[in-house]
Amino acid sequence: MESVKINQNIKVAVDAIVFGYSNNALHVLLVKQKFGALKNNWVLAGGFVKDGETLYEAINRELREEAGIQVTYLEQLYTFGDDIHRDPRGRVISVAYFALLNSTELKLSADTDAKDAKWVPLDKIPKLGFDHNQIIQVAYERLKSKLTYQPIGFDLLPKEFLFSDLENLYCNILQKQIDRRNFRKKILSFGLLEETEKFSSEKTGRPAKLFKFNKKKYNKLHKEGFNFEIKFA
Amino acid sequence: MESVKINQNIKVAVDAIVFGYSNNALHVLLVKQKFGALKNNWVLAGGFVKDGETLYEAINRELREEAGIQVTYLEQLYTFGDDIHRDPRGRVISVAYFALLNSTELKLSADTDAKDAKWVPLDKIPKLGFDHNQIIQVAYERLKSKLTYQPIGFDLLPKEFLFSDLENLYCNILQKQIDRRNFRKKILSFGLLEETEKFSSEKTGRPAKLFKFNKKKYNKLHKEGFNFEIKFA
DNA sequence: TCAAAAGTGTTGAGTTTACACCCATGC
DNA sequence: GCATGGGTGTAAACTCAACACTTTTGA
Repeated sequence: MESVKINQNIKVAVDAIVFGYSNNALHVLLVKQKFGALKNNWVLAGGFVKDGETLYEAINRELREEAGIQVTYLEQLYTFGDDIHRDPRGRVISVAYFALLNSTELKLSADTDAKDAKWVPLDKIPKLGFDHNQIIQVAYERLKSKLTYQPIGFDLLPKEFLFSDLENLYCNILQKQIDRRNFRKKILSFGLLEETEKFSSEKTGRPAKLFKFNKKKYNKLHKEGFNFEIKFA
Repeated sequence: MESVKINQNIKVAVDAIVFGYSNNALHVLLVKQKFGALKNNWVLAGGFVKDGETLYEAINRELREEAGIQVTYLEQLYTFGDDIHRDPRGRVISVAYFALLNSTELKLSADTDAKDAKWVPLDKIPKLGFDHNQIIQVAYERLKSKLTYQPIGFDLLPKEFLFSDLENLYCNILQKQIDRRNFRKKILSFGLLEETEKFSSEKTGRPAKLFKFNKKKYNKLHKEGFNFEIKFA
C-alpha cells in the first residue's frame, strides 16, 4: 500500500474494557503490562494496531492473545486522544472498546502478551497505567445507560439464569433498589424470556425456574421498531 | 517527545459532520478537497491530526480553516477504521465528530484548505470521497436518536425561535408527523422555554411568540437527574 | 371577509407505581 | 417447624394519544 506523505508521528492503539459478572458483582478484566515503561502495571487488555489489520481485528486479537477470551458483546466505546501525554511512550491515541463476557466463560488463559490477567471487582480497581481508570469510568457509565434500553444484561449472565440473578444484576450495576414484582412483570411483558423445565436448587429455599433469553426474537422485534426499555422508581 | 519504537504506518485524521438547519431543511457542510487523489471531490471537513494537537483541537482547527465556522455543539461520533482501504492515500483511520450549528451562523468563509465549502440538504448529498457518505448516515442516525432524549434541537435553531420552527425541525428530521398540541404541551411541561416579549410577523397569519431555551436551567436539572425525553405516536 | 398560521382542553387508554402475603424446599 | 428465597395481583396515580375549533393578523 502506498504510504501517506505527511509527517505524522501518532500511534494507534486499541484497548478493551471487558465486564464480567460473577458472585453478584461486576468485574473488569485487567492484564499486567509485560513491556515498556509501565511494565508490571495493571492495565486494560489492548495494544497497537497492525498496519494490515482493522480496528475490530486488532481488538479481538488482543483479547485472544492477552486473555484467551472471546467476548459475547463488543462495541466501540470512545477514542481517547485529548490528552497528548496519556501514554509515556509518546503520542498514542486509543480506540477503546466496550465488551461483555458471559459469566460461564469467566476463565482465563493468559500467556502471550501479558504476564498475568485477572478479574477485579469494579470497586477494587487499583490505580492503572495510562488513562485506563478514566476509560473504565466511561465504560461503566455506558453499561449503566445501556442496561436500561438494550437487553445487554443477558450477555453478562449464563445462557440459563434465574430471575433473581437478573434482578440482582440490575440492582448491583445500577445501584438502585428494584421492586421485584414490577421488575418481573415488566421483563416478562416483553415476551423475550423462555422458561426452561429446569430448576435451580443450589441455594436454600424454594427452587427457582431457569430462564433463557430469546435473542433471535429480540433481533426480529427490534428491526420492527420494538424497544427494550426498563425504568426504575 | 520520545517516539514510540514500534513500526506502525497508520495515519490519524479527524472529520466533522456538521448539521445546519435552514429553510426548514437539514443541511450538511461539505468542502471541496484541495489536494491529493480526491482533489475536487466533495468531502466532509477534516484532515490529519498534528503531532502536538489533541483530537479536539484538530477538529476545531479544521472547522476554522476549511469553513471558518465555530459550531454550537460538538461531540465525538465514531472512529472509522474497519475498512483498511477507506482512504486511497494509505492506511488512515478517522475519528469522526458530530457537530451542530446554530442556524443564525450559517454563513461560510471558505479559504485556506478547501477550494470551496457549501451547505447541502441531506437528501441531495452527492457521492462523496472516502467513506463520507457512510459517516453521514451514522451521524444522521445519531441526530435522530439524540433529538428524542437530549435538547439538541435548540442548537440548530437561532437563540430566539418560534414554536412552529421547533415543531417543524422535529417533523422534518425525524420524518414523523407530530400532534402540535401534544408536542407543545410536552415541551412546555419541562419548563425550559422562556417566552420573550417579541413576536415574529415574518410570515402571513397570526404573529407568533418568540421563545428562548434556558440552557443553564437544563444543565442544572440534568445534573439532578432530569431527563429531557420526547416520544411520538 | 378570506387566507394563513397560532393558540388552546378534554377524555379514554395505557402504563407505572406502591404494596404484602403464600409457597416450596432443606435442615 | 422454621429459615430461606421464589412466586404472585390489585388499585390509584400518572402519562400518553387522539381529536377541532377559535384567534390574530395582512391582504
